[in-house]
Amino acid sequence: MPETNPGLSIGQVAERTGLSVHALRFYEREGVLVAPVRRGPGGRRVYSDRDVEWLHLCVNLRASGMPLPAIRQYADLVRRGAGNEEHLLTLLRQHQGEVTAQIEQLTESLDIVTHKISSYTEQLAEGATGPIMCTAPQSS
Amino acid sequence: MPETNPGLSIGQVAERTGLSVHALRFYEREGVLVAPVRRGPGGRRVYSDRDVEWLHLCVNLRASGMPLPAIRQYADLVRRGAGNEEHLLTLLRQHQGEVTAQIEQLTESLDIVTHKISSYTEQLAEGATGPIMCTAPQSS
DNA sequence: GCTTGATCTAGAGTCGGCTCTAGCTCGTAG
DNA sequence: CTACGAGCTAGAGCCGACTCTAGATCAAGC
Repeated sequence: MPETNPGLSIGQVAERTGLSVHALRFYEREGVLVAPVRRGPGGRRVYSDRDVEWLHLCVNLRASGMPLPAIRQYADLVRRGAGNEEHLLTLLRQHQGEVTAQIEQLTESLDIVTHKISSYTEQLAEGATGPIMCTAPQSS
Repeated sequence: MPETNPGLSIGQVAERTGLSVHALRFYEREGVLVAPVRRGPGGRRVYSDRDVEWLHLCVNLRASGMPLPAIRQYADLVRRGAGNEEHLLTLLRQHQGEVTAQIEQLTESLDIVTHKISSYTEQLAEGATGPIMCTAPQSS
């Protein structure tokens, strides 16, 4: 493959990652990036494809609830290079577990909501007789 | 069924809902409860079973990402009584959609993490030859 | 030459959701 | 009678993750 990109500006990266330019600078300050972004003339950031790829990963991790400090930790390990694979795997497996748990929790909540919806729907169908409730119309 | 409970103190409710007493008072101030909690002698809160049931629902909604203002809105509708079933259903269906979307997003993220885990694991198994990466060892 | 728009830095502000503090009142146990 | 623990209110504080502001720089187009 040829050189895919000569480097992207912060604005372009914002577009393709969905992060704001503010967030991009913020992430860099926070050490979420594996390395500080290369600078072009005038001190402007020039993102490599690799940076963008990493940012996409970060977006995914954030979307699945990984806090920034954990992502920074991950980045630290990658930055330090070989010899940390075990640790990296540990982090990833932990997150995997957390995401799985989240999905379970959400599935459970979804169930409850779905039940509530069908009981309301039934009530409406049966003609609007009887009080609305289903849960707690008023305290005592 | 007989009167199951003569009313619970805030501490007891905290125990059974998993919310802190602070959070319970906070929720009440925020109008998340359908009605302000009954007060016993000395102005202390006395929670009915219904209150507790409602709080359990709130905990579930929060756990599935519903913001407090939305829960308050829901509570408002319940409080206002009959004639708002449609609106209530709209709220619930919307949340249902959001939770479903969340689950999809998480499932996707889980996939990515799982892939990353297997590729790291493979690398480790193949003997520690080659660089760690997988994504972005360093910028440019 | 001048304006426009994107970028830069440092640092302040915002928002949601609690959490904690201070200072007071109860009810019960010793 | 006093000490404790639980509760009360009003309001301040905190944390995470951004978001925004001010004031400066720079490249490109008119």
